[in-house]
Amino acid sequence: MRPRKFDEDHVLDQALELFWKRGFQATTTRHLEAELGLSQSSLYNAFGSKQALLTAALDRYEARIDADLVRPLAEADAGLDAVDGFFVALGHWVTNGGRRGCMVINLMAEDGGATPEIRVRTRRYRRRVRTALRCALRRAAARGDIGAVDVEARADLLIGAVLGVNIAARGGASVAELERLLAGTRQQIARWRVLTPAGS
Amino acid sequence: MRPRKFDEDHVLDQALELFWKRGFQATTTRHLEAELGLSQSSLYNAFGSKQALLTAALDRYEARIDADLVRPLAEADAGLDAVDGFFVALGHWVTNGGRRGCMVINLMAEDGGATPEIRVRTRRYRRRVRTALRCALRRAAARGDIGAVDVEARADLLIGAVLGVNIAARGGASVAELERLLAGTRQQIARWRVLTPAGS
DNA sequence: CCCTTTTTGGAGCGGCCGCATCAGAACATT
DNA sequence: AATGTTCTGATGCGGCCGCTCCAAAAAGGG
Repeated sequence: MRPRKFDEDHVLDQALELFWKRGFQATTTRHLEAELGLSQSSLYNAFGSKQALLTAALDRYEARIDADLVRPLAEADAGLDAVDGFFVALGHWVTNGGRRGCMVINLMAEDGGATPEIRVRTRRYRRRVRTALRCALRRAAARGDIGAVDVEARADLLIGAVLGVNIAARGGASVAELERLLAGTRQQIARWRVLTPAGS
Repeated sequence: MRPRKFDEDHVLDQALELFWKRGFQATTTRHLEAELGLSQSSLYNAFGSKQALLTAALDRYEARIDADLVRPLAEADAGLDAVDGFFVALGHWVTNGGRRGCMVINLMAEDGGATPEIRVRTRRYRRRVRTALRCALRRAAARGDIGAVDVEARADLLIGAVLGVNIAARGGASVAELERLLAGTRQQIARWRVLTPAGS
């Protein structure tokens, strides 16, 4: 009968921000209290536990990632340019706002496969990204942008590169180092491109 | 005047094993006490702090890594085969004993760049591996195994792949997934090889 | 064998953690 | 305005953390 004084979605975004910056474990309920301007009882009343808060925040985060990074790869005309564009966009995600990498991948590293829910979620996430990349590579091959061989292996190479650049960001690598990692990947993508005879 | 009842090096290896499996933060001094069979006072008397214990253990670990993975790349005849061999050896490191990845990279992810000493150490580590890979690639190019272009970019691609496969291992990826990641990288390495005319 | 020096185990320190409890404030309803 | 319900803030709980302290044991050197 009494409405909440706060907006749940906004609080979730703020909580995610903290988890993202500090890491999940290192973020205490007191930190959340201070940053979100809510007492712990309000938090626990609304979300139940620190874990549940993370889960709810991650759902929103993944939706954002999906819209920004994965969906463009799944569009009907997404080919090699989309794959390259993915790594450009990933560069933005990884370097903006204090270089904290991708939250899901940070979490995978932090948790170390200890929490089943996290393990399942991160595996699903990797799979989704990999599938999207492979899908775009297949289209690129069908269209003749790249050779039709090694599409699977190339998708595996790329998902590894995604994990690598993220963890470098998380580990405090400089922007220059992150850009080198991304450039290395994009250079390889460019070299996959089949050179069509000039003027054809 | 009274000798230690334990062997320091052995204790360091055991401590590293625990830090590796559980993560540094998640390993408590009580865990160490139980696993190493030493009281906390002995540990603190011998090493000073949990951080210092980690540092000492890491020094030994890095020496092992260096001998097993990095040194072969630095040998005079190390070319593209050595680079490929590096990823084979990395596969062993990453999948053996419960798939816990590489300790230094796990630590980089766990710490998130928060501790200066860790940040410096992990950066130095990445740099060392990258330099060794680039060095071997240069030799491979000079020898004509691969094209002479993009050596830098290729080294960056590979160091990203190293980080990626490690963090996947740390995050609880299956052996099959880890092997796919490694195979994707090795496939790309193989494709760099310049095909010499048959029988030449 | 005694004395000195170092190591050892056990108990305990202050501090922080996630979370629960509960009286009272705040609001929609009547 | 009275009512009834939900939300809020303060306080505190048991538990674990890294680390310290100290008496007693262990092993040199003389």
